[in-house]
Amino acid sequence: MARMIDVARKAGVSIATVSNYLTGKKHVGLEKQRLIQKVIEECGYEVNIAARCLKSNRTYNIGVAIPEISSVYFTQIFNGLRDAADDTDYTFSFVSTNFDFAKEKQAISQFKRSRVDGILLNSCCEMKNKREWAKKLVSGGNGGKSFPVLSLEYNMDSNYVSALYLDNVSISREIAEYLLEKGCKDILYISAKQSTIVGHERLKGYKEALAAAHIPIRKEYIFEGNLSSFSGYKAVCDAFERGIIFDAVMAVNDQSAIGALKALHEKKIKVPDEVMLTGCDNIFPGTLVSPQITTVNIPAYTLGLEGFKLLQQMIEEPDMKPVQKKIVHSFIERQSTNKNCESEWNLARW
Amino acid sequence: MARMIDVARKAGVSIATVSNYLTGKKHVGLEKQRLIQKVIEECGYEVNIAARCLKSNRTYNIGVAIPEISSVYFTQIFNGLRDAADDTDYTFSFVSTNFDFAKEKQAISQFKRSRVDGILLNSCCEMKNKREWAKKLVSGGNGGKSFPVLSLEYNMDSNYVSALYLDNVSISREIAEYLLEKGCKDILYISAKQSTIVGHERLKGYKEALAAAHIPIRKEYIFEGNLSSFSGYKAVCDAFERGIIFDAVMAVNDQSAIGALKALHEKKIKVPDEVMLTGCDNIFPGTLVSPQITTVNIPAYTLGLEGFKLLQQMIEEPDMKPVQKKIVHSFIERQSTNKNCESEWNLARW
DNA sequence: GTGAAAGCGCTAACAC
DNA sequence: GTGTTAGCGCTTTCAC
Repeated sequence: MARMIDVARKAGVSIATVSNYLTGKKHVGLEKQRLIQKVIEECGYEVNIAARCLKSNRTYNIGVAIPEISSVYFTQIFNGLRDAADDTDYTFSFVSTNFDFAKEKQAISQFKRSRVDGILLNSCCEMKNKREWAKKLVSGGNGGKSFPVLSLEYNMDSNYVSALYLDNVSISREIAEYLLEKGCKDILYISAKQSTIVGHERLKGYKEALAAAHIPIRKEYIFEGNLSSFSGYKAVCDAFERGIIFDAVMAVNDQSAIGALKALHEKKIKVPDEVMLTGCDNIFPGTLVSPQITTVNIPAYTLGLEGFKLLQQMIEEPDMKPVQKKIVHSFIERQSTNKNCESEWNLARW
Repeated sequence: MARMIDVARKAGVSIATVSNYLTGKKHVGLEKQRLIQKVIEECGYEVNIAARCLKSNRTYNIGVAIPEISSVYFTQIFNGLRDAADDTDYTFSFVSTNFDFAKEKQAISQFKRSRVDGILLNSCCEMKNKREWAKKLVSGGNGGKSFPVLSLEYNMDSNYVSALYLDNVSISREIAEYLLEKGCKDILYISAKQSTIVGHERLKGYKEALAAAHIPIRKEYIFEGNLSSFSGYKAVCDAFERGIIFDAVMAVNDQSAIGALKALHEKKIKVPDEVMLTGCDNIFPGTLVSPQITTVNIPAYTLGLEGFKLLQQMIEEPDMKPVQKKIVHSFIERQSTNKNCESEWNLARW
């Protein structure tokens, strides 16, 4: 592949002039500009980013590590990122950690090896390692400063890592309170892994709501799943096998809720008449099933959009202190808890 | 960030020894191995990929350009890629072209600038530019050889670009034939943009089936959409407004079919009793709606899995001639064309 | 406005 | 097994 020096020679100028033309850091005479551009197109020259990075310490590449790239939820984050970065030179590298902390560590180290300018991370690290991991994450920035890392969805450690976070405890509490108000007494809770941040926080909200209503928290009503639809399915089947009586299923996310719905269908349980069902995240498939699933909207698009903007700022102002910004959620009532809700399909973004 | 020479000095060895240890290309004494590893961990050293690439001309990074990263279809390709690359050192850079050829060109040029080792591409270039684009795609490989590019889903130009392709014409023809056998006479066809490869090929199959059955091809029964669910919705609404009578809707993909179904629901049309409906791709949401949508399974996971393997081979054997390999599809009958089909949700991979 | 040249951090060829 | 060193393709002083 043609090098800059080849272009320079063909155009009869110096390599510095070609570089100045390409980066736009110094002005180059108009005639030479035209000449250089012509030669570049002729020989299909593309600047070598590796060489550029070696000298300038910038890649304009951002690393994004998310548990499940293939989730519908990520889709929205992705769209936010894309829209935010549309007019910039930034590109993204995506890695799916698959809820595996070892993979997450690998991904971060890969990002640092590739010298990405910053990292967006939805960490799957365990509660107890949060602080230590946060400290490591920001090590190795340019000039001994902290490496720009932005945590999406929850706070890791406000001393080290900036975050765009959700109030997960409130999200869960509000859903549980809603179900209690609806008259439910025995709420089966389908949790994420409780050692993870999101699993811990959301379960906490459920417990808080029950406690406030003076309802005992019964271990057998809490099923630890893994956020997949299949784990939601298993949770309900399992409850039936154990002979547990429940009048509501509260799933940590819509995906589990959809799985739970399948199991309820198979058992010929009427939703919401006999059992109410709630999810969380407001992903599109939650409106495809019937009844449509009551949920909480997580502004994932905003998470992507604001996430990029904030990270970009962090990259460009290396002395910035870590910031924490809350993202607001909103409750969406649908047919799985209220028969009278109208059917709604939002096809707009799909 | 620490450099290799810092590690070398701290460990009291030469920089070459550290490099040899890291790349594993030469054997290093056991004691020194341990010592080097210790120092590396102490100072959080990560090899600089940019510097390595500059010297070795390899990044172990593969560029993937797909029209919609956020599609459910891509999810499966992604999983195939990830599984295939799991034991290798390769990483991926994903770009969504959004069915915009200008963005595709940008993405390819970005990949080449970043010196990816190879490219996986689901091109959205127009039929008429196929050949010219194919030629450009493979330019600029190492040592004047052709750049490793593998086209996913269709053939571009067998002289230049390798491909893992679907027999799109047959896919469409088989669906149309099935509907005709079912007794449908007036099939509304929801097409992709006809100037694109997939739009062209799939429409061709529909036309072939009608021609073989001596049914005239009526322009007003062909709606040009853009593969989105909303365009499927509009197609059906539009047909109603124009007063077109139809007994089947054949959508180019499941997403459009889901949109079409929404419109049919709103018009109180019974599916399949009054109108039959088919999609294509076998994406998960097609089983979430009711009735579940008859479709053709596109082995997208295989596309990813085999795609990576083939591309890796192309990268490692630069003298390989372009290869074309067909990927087989299969018909899946569901409730949207046959009332007697049982409901099936496959939650396994979600 | 333009050019010459140092050097970013690594790999690989070569010497020992 | 280990060390020395040239040089990958660019950016960026510094002269002119």
